[in-house]
Amino acid sequence: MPSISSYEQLRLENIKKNRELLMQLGLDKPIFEPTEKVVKKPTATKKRKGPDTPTSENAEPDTKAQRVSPSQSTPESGVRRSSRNVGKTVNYKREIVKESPIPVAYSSGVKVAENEGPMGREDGPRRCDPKTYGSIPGIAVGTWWPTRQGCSADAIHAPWVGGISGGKQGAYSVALSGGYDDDVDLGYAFTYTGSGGRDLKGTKTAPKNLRTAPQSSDQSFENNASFNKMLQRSCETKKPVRVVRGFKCKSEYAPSEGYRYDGLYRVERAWMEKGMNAKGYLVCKFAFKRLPNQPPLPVRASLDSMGNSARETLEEDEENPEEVEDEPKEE
DNA sequence: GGGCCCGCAGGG
DNA sequence: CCCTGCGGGCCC
Repeated sequence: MPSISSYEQLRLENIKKNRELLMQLGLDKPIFEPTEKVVKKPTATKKRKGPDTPTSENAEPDTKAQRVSPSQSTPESGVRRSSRNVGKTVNYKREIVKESPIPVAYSSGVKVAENEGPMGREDGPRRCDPKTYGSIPGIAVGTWWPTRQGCSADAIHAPWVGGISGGKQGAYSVALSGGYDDDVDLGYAFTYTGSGGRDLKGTKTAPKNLRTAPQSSDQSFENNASFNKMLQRSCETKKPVRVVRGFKCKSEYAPSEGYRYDGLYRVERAWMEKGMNAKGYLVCKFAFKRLPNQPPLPVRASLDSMGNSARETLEEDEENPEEVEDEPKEE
């Protein structure tokens, strides 16, 4: 058999290019190399900058009601879990980042102080309008939901299925669910693939009843309900975009279960490239960068079987005071 | 595990 | 109304 498939080859090429672009965009975080051995530097395990004041509200005009009442987050046995996760064994000890106030995930039946954090509702009426730019009052960065329905109920990301939600001035929110193999997630920056170019087939009796399908044509910034155009607009308007990471996202920044609100990002670039599909159809790509003055991202221990903890020198505080980055005022 | 069906929210 | 869409459950 060939030493490396063409698919894998393209994937590596795309990943390399995407990562280089992210670096050009000023990413100053350690880079996770999934395909190469992690060179462990003699890490100074000591943490500089101990007290990290958690009062960094994320550049939000209205900071009251930021607290999520913890009394609601004691579900114990009352929380329904999707059957997919039943019986799944997850070692949460490996995922906990002590420095982070954000939970990486909850576990069914396992809920300890270390991974406890804000938890959203699973359903119910909306209290806020998801069609807004920027943060949602009362929903802290790091809030976690078992399913996408909860993200929608709490107005963080409205669609139950779609990855992009937006309006005339750009996207309100996106969901990272690992649907594209060549997306690069560096935590504080990532590349994202647009939607469209899929032929939503179905069965003969129920045509178009599928929600996803393989790529069958080029994506574009114009067609496809203009989801991609929304993100292109975000790149122009620089409106903040809410980002949700899902468990399917193959990233050390993704929760192992459910979906987590990871705060506000900004679209820095929009371009097209050959995507990860057999025919080499073009896809729309976007580079996101996280806005400063937000709680640090949780990082789970490296998932590779070699046991490389690829992440030692994480916490060096970034947030250079330049660019105070208030979200552009809502017009 | 994979296939299929399903409801839903949103934008035009 | 029409269409889409990085879900989720159920059945096999």
